[in-house]
Amino acid sequence: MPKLVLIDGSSYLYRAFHALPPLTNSAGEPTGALFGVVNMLRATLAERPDCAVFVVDAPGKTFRDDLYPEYKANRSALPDDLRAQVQPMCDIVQALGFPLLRIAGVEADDVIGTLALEAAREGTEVTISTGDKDFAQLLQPFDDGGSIRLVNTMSGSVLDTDEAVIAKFGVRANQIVDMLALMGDAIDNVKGVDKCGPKTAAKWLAEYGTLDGVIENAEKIGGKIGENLRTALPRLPLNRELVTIKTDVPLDQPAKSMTLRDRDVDTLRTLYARYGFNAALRDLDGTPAPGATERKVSMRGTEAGWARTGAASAEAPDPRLGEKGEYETVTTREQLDAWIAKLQAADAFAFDVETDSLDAHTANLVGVSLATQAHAGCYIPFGHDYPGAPAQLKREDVLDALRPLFTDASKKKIGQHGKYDLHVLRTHGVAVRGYAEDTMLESFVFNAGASRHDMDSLAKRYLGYDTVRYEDVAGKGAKQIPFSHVSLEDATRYAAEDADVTLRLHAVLRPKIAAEPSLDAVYRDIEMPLVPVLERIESNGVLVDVAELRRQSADLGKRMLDAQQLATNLAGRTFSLDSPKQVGQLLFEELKLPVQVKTSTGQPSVNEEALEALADLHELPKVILEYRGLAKLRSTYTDKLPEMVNPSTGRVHTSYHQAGAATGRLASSDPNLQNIPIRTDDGRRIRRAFVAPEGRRIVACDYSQIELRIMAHLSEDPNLLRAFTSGDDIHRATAAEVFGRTIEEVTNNERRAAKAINFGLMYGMSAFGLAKQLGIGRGEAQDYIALYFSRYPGVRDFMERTRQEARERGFVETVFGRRLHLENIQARNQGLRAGAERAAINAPMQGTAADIVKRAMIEIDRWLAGLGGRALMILQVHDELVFEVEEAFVEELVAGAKDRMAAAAELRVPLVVDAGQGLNWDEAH
DNA sequence: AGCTGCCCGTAC
DNA sequence: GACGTACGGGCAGCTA
Repeated sequence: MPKLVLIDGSSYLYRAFHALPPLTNSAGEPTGALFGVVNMLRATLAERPDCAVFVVDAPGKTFRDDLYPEYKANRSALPDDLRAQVQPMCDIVQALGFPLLRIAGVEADDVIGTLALEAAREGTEVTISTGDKDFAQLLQPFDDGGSIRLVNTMSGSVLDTDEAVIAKFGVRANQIVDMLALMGDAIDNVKGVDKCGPKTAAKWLAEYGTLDGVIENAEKIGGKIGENLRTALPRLPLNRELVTIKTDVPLDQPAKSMTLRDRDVDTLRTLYARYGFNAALRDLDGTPAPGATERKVSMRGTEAGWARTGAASAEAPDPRLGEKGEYETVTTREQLDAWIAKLQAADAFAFDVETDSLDAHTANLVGVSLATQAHAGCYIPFGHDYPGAPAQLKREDVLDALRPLFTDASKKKIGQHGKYDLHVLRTHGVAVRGYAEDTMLESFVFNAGASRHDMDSLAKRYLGYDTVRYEDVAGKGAKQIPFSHVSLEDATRYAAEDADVTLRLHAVLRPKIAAEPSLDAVYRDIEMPLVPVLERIESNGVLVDVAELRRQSADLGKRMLDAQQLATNLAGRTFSLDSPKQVGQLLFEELKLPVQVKTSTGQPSVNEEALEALADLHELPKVILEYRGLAKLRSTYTDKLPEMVNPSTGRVHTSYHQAGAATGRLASSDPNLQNIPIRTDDGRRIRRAFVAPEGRRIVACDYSQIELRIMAHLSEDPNLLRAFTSGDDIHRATAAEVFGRTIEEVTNNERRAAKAINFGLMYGMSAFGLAKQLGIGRGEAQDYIALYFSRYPGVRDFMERTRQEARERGFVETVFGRRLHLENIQARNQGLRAGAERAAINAPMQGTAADIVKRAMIEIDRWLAGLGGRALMILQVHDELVFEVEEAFVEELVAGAKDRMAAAAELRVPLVVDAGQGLNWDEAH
C-alpha cells in the first residue's frame, strides 16, 4: 500500500519555537524553531514514505475570518524571531525534497484535511503528523477499514484507533467536532459554553449523540451549566463551522503526485552551514542519514519523531526539550562516585529531594535526584522500604558524599520551589549554599498572572511536556502510599525527571528573564535572596499557647450553644445555622422577610450585609450573625491552630507561598497566619495565644499607610505628598482637604468618609461602591469623589495613566520593575475588562509595598544572621514583620528593624514604621 | 469517601 | 456589575 505523510508545518514550527531555547547562529539569526523542525523532517525521511507534503499557513485572512471577525483575535502577532525563521524553513524543506504547500484563504489544516481524505479514498495509508489535537476529527481507524492516523512527534503519541480517541477525548472521532464546538477554543478565540470542558461535553454527547441532539435537549440540562448552555446556543452552529476542518479545498495537484524529490545536497550544505546545524551537515557528507539503516524505526510509538534520531550535534544546545529522558537509579558506591564526578565537572546542577511526607517540617528524606544535562538524570534512593526492595546506599553515606557540593556556594544549584528542598536538607544536616536558580520563581517573575507555577504546569506550558505526576507513582486519596513505598523504578522515572525537567525549564525561562533588565533585577535582587529568608522564618515558627486556645474554644462553644437555642426559639424549629441554604429558606420562605441582597448567582443572600439589613424586622438575623461570628472564630482559629502545632517544637510553622499572589505579595497557608483576627475584641483575643517563651518578647513592626504613601509617590500629587510630609493623620488630613476644614475641625464622620475614599481609590472603587460602604446615596458619593479629585488632581491623572499603560502594554509595573500582566485588559466583556482595570490600578501599589517589605526582610535577615538567635523573624503579614526577641535585645531590635524597614525604598515621602512589644502578639500592637 | 463549586468571612 | 490580593471552613451535589 502506498504511504502518504502530511506534515502540519505551522503547528510544529510554532511548538518548536516555544519549546526550545532561543538559539541563534553565529550571525545572530534566530534558529531554534528551525532546528527543531529540521530534525523532525530528517526523522520523517528516515521512514521512507512514498509521498509526503509539508503544509504551512499562508499569510492573510481565511474564510474563517469572514465567518467570524473575532477569529483568532486574541492571538498575538507572530513574534519577529519566529517570523524570521519561516522563509529559511521553507527553503530547507524544499531542498530536502519535500513538496511544500501554502494555500491562501484557508488554513494549513484544511489543506491537510482535503489531501488526507482524497488519498484515503484512493487506498493510500495516510499519516498526519501534527501537534494539534483538533485533527482527531479526521481519524479513520485502520482496524475499522479506514486509513488515516495521527502522530505527534513532539509528545510521541499515536492516535490510530477509536478506542484511543475515546480514551483521550471521551468521545468517538466523529463526535470531535461537536465536542470542540461545545468547548470552544481559547487559542482561536472560539467561545464555547461557559464552564464546559471536555468532560461535560463528552457527557452531553454520550447522552444526546450529536451537537444537534444537545441543542434540541438544552432545556433538560439543569444547574448553572445548563443556563450557560442555553446562553451559548445561538453561537454553537457557527462554532461547529469554525472548528470543522475543510476537506474540499480546490487543489491543483492530486495527493499522489506529491512524491519526494531527491534532496539538493549543495543547497542543503549552504543552508545547514549558515544556520550552524553541524550534525546535519556531517550527514550530508558521507555518513548515511540517521535512522536510515541502523536506527530503522516504525511509525508506531515514540520513535516516529525527531526524538530518537540521534541527530543532536555537540555544538548546538540540545533541542529536544519536550522529550522523555533516560534516567539512572543509583544504588552502588561506584555509581554514586561517578555522579559526584559529574557534578564536580559541571558548572551547575539541578536537584530535587523526595520525602515520605508533604509537610516539610516532619518529612524524612528518602532519596535525592540530580541532573547536569537535559534528558539525563539520576535518582539516589536510600529510604525505600517495601517488600522486595533492592539494597540501597545508606542515607548518611549519600549525604556525606553530596554535602561538599551542596554547601559549596560557588557550585550553582537549580531547583523548582527549592525552599522545600532546602528545608528538608537542612533538617537532615545539609545547609545548602549557592542556591542560585529557581524555576518556579523564574516563571512567577516572567508572568505572575499565570495561575500556576508548579512543575507539571510549567513543563506543559514551556516544554509541551507531560511529566510523570506524583499520583501516577504514589496514587492519591485513600490509596496514596508514602514515597518510601514506591518501587525504585517508578520512583526513578518520577524523581529523576523532576531534576531533569527543572534543568530544561531553566534553559527556557532564564533567557526570557535575562532579556528584561527590570525583571532580572526583581528575580536576582529580591526573589532569589528571599528564598533562604522565608525558609528560616518558617522553620523558626511561632510559639502557641495551646491551653489558652482551648479555653477560648470552650468559651466560644458555650456562647454558640446559647445563640443556637435562642435561634431555635425564635424560628420555632431547629435548623442548621451553618447552612446558608437552610437560613435562606427559613428567613425568606417561611418568615417571608424581604430579599434585599442577592449573591453573584442571583440567589437571596444571607451574608452579613443582608442579615444586617433585616435586623430591624426580626430578631433572628442578629442572632444568626452572633452565632456565625463565634463559629468562624472557633472552627477556623481556636479549634484549628492547636492541631497545627508541631509536637516536637510546640510551635506553629506556616508555609509562605512566594509565587502565591500575582501582585508579588506572599500568601500563607497551613495554617494561614496572615488572617488572624484583629478587628473585634473576640477575634483579637486569639492573638494572645501567639506568645514569646520565657525571657523573650514579641515585637511587631508595621509600615504606616504604606500603600497610600506609594500612591503619593507614584502620583506625585503635591497635596498628597504634603499630607505625608507633614506627619498628620492621613485620613484626617484628607478630610480637612476635601471638606474644607482645619485639621482640628474634622469630625469623626468626615474622617471615616475620607478613609473610605482613600482605601476605595486604591482598589479602583466606584461611586456605587463608596455609597454602599458609607451608607449614603450614590449622588453624594459621586460628589465626594469629585471633590477628592479636585483637591488631588495628580491622583486622578495617575489612575488614568495606569489604565492606559495597562491597555497599551498589557501589563503594569511596580517601582522596582515587577510586572503584572493583565489577561483581560482588552476583553470585549465589560465586566472582565473593568475587573482588569481595577487590578491594574491596585497592582502597582500593592506590588510595590510587597517589594519593599521583601527587601526589608532580606536586609533584616542578613543582620540577624550574625546575632546567634538573640532575635528571630517569625511572621510576615504584608506590611508587618513580627519578631521573637531576647528581653535585653528588644530595644536594639526595634531600632534596627525600623531603620532597615524605613530604608528599604527611597520614595518621595518618608516611610514610617510603628513598633510595639509585649508577651504576646496582641500586646505587641 | 473524595472532589468541586458556592457562600461566607478573616486579614492587609 | 459595582473594592484589590489572598486562604479556608461548611454545605451541598456529584462521582466512585
